[in-house]
Amino acid sequence: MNDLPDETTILAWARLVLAARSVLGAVEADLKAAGFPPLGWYDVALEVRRAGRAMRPVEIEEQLLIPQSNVSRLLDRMVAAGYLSRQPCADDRRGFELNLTLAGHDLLAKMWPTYRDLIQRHVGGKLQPGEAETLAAALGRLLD
Amino acid sequence: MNDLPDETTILAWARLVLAARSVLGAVEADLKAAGFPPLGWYDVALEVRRAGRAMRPVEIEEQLLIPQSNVSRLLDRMVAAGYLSRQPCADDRRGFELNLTLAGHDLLAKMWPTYRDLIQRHVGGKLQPGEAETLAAALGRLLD
DNA sequence: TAGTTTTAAATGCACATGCATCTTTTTTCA
DNA sequence: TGAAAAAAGATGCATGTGCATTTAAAACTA
Repeated sequence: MNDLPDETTILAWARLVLAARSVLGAVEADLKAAGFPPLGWYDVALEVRRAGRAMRPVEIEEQLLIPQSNVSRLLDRMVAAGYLSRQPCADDRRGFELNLTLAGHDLLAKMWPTYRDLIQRHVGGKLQPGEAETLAAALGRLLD
Repeated sequence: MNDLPDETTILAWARLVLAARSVLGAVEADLKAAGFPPLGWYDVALEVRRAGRAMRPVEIEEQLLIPQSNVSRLLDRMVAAGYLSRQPCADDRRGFELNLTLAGHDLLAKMWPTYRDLIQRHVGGKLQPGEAETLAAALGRLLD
């Protein structure tokens, strides 16, 4: 239970940090240049749409691994911008229910074509055939 | 030049963002709990030690993919903490030369055993045999 | 060489984040 | 039930970040 990482593991870790920073930086910059809000907004909106029902802030927290206080204020901004509605939760008076507004659905629809191209440019296009598969598998393990 | 990412690529991208956030968050939290400075400090110190010579701030920028103004202030903090020295550059009067102090070398030495264990716990220990290799390879492509 | 352009680095300012704490409500369990 | 513990969310405060601008020096270029 206290063994040491081998050189390859250390390399993978170093590259994980750098690659995420690099690609995320590029995607965020390109999204902003195209006039869109930060990626985090898309992530939240997508999460809510995928759920297909009202979501609680605490669920956003867990799904996106964002600290609670950051979620709270990110939701503030998105509600203020009109992409989300936040209403008191019926069966739990501590909480709130989040729903996508029409503008929120629209944001997803408008951003996706650009975002999709950016994923291809900064990720897909750089990988060899089959590498996306092994990359996704390995990253999946890190999330368990 | 405008093809679309396949589902696997999109999954790899999503997991890249989440896995980096997850592992980085865990490592940073554990380092802090052990009384150490943020990982960025280690990265800078390691970069300078690896160079084996005085480094310029702009080199740190390029190697670590950190925005210029952030580098400037990160160096401020590390100099203030006594881990780095920053002195005017002889042959380029716009710039500065960075060197590790004794305390800086010491920081690397003191942090490494803990950091190394964290890499094993949060990365190495979660991967299947051989997976670190393919992970490092795929991430390397994203950095080109 | 003089004038323009590019580069290195710092900084002011607005905004985002991390952390601890607080309030309210729900859950647990004795 | 009733008290203690845990959970949801907001918020104050200090700190970090992003962005644009500024200063100074170096590199081009005509």
